[in-house]
Amino acid sequence: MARMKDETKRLSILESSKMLFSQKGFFNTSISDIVRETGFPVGTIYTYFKSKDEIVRTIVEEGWQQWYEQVEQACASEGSPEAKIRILIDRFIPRLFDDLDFISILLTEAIDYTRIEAKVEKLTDLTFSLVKPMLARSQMLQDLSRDSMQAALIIFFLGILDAARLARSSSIGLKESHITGFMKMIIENTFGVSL
Amino acid sequence: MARMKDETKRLSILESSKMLFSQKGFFNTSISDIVRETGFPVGTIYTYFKSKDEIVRTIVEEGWQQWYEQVEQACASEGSPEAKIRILIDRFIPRLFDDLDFISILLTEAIDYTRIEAKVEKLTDLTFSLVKPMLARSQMLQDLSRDSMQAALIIFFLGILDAARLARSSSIGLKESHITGFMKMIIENTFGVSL
Amino acid sequence: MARMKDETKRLSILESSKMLFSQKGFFNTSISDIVRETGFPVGTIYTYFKSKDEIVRTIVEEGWQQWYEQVEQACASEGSPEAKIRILIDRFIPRLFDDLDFISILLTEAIDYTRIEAKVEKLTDLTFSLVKPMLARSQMLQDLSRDSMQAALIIFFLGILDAARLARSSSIGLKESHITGFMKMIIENTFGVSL
Amino acid sequence: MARMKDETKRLSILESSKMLFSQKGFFNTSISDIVRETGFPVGTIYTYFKSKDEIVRTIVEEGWQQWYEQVEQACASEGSPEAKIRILIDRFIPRLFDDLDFISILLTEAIDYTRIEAKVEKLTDLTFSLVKPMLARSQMLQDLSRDSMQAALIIFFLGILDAARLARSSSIGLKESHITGFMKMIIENTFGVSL
DNA sequence: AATGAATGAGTCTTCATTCAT
DNA sequence: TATGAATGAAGACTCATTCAT
Repeated sequence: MARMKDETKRLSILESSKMLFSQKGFFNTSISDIVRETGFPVGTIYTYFKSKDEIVRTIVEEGWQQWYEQVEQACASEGSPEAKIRILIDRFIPRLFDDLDFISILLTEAIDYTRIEAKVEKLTDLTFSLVKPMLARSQMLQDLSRDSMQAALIIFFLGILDAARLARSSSIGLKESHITGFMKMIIENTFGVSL
Repeated sequence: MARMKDETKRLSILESSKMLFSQKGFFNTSISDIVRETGFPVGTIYTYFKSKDEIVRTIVEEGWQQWYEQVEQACASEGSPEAKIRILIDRFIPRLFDDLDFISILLTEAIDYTRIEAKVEKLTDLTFSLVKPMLARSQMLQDLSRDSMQAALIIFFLGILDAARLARSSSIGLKESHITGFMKMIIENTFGVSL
Repeated sequence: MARMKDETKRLSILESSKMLFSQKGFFNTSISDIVRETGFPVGTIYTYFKSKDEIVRTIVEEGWQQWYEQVEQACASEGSPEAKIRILIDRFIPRLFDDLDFISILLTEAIDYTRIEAKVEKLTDLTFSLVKPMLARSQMLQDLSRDSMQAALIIFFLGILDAARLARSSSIGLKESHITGFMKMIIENTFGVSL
Repeated sequence: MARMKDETKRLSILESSKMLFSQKGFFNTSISDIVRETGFPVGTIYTYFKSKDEIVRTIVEEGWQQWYEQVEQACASEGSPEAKIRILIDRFIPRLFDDLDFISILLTEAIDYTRIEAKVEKLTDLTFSLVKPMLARSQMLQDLSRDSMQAALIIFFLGILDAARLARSSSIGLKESHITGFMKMIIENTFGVSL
């Protein structure tokens, strides 16, 4: 047998690329930057990925999948809607902050490779099913449509991602706790619940 | 006379570039694309702008300035905070939708040239001054800090921009009215006002 | 006004490329070989030709056109069919030998870019119209079809080209005069004429 | 047993390569194309052939040898020169058409690996010895030199190969029968024989 | 001022061959 | 012996910017 493909190498390429794409941008990162960063020869990059595009696409898809699957599991578990929402806010929003590289790539240059619509649709469905039981209690929101719900979700979700990105890259004194705090407040206020 | 002609050309370059950057992305648009689109010779592009970067920067700065100045004026005018907020939502958010090209550029590839932090800071100050009188009425929000306010603003502002971008580019059935409607609801709910 | 495209440069690129393609083959000639040979920078090659392919295609088309137009003129002039055929053999076959680079390219690697069928069709028409009056005299050939004529022509024409190529490149003692002499003999013999 | 299997693989590589070289050209066929086509791993290709070049060379040499040996045998057998020539035309020219892949490779890209001169020399000797007795009868051809004979042979032989190649690849309505028919006619006419 | 040819560093990617397993 | 990952020089081509005219 010849050598087998080495998952460690594959991940190393992915990790270095993610960092570079996020810091310098997809288009300002050259394959030779990745070569320099990983220490692998060019050819090796291309035995693991067909193209530069495929690298971003993989970063986005695998990053998303990891996050989303966990969210899904958490929502499938026992517990009141309130409890689940609390988990979402306290556990999964912070987790996004841990992978800002991923977010940067998701939102900016690679947006063409990102199929973000599909992701948003799935997230809408998940969230809507979660929020539905809570709507009954709120007279005002009783007939919140899926469309409005989606508008809300997109604004919050993408807003949070962008905010997280800004918080990192800029001198703005924006902290993670401000963001989760604000989200909690909005939800408590809107649904009349206490998280 | 010569002055007029110059300004026309300058705007023409800006307009074509904005369209191209927004549709194909900054890095996928070459100067020769701009040449083709405008019909001007390369040299001419460079007599009006020092570099490709300067073109984006100009698009962003001028686009922002136009929008922001009007917002500022509206807020400086007479009227209750509620009235002003209503104007913001009903007049200036929709205006953002009219210039999605500008937004796309602002948010994605050109983000390096965008100095978005400065813009957000100014917007925070403006909004905070606007909202302050309303906070007094809300027991819950009484001690909302500027930082939290900024977190909120960033999330909403960038979230709306991203949502607008998505609404345009994708098959998601997201409409302008969903977005403004949602914003109104949130604010009414949060501040206990009726817009 | 800026500089104008320089026909001298264009021809220089064409000439160098023809020599290189012919000697080393199309695929074994790199753009940087052409750069080295011409002394022009890469960029310059590409301001005159869109691609490497376009260079071969141009060599073949322009080379063919030059030769064919002259053949056509000669055949359009006054004179008996025999005289015209003599001219063809004595003047235009030798001329092919003068541009063996062109022939090598035509026949070998670039054959995909060559549209040789179209060329052969035109040549068949021309030759057939020329030979027709002579057919009447030959009982045997009286009903030579255009198809057979074309078979003959292709065999001779391509055969001669290949022979010329071999004559140059190899140690075979094959001389131009052998080829034209043989052609004359065949024709005299076949049509019962004296050239 | 092991030997059998080996030879099968070797021939399989040769067959696939011939097809690919002929269809896409030598330079446009990569070793990994051959890998894909044969289903063998790269390493295996290289245990049977030292290099890509050696594959073409082998295709050409073995293809030639097969054809030539049979020609030689046929010519060595009893019978009048006319009978032998008839056999050549009716049996061996058609056989060339059966292996157009081989011809394509022989004539075009692989010409560097082809040592075609040596082949032509041998063929000239064979043909000359065959034709010699027929020359005596023809006053005109009596002093046909070997050189002229070779010119003729090259023109016809390569011309036929090229014609065969064209007949296959193009929309030209050129048929095998046109080619053999034409050859017969030329020979009958030139040598005053009836085939 | 207007023009557009000139430039060359830099881009992504390929691929024949080797050699560790 | 069989395998296929590893390699890196070399490939074609791009493009922002300059500057001669």
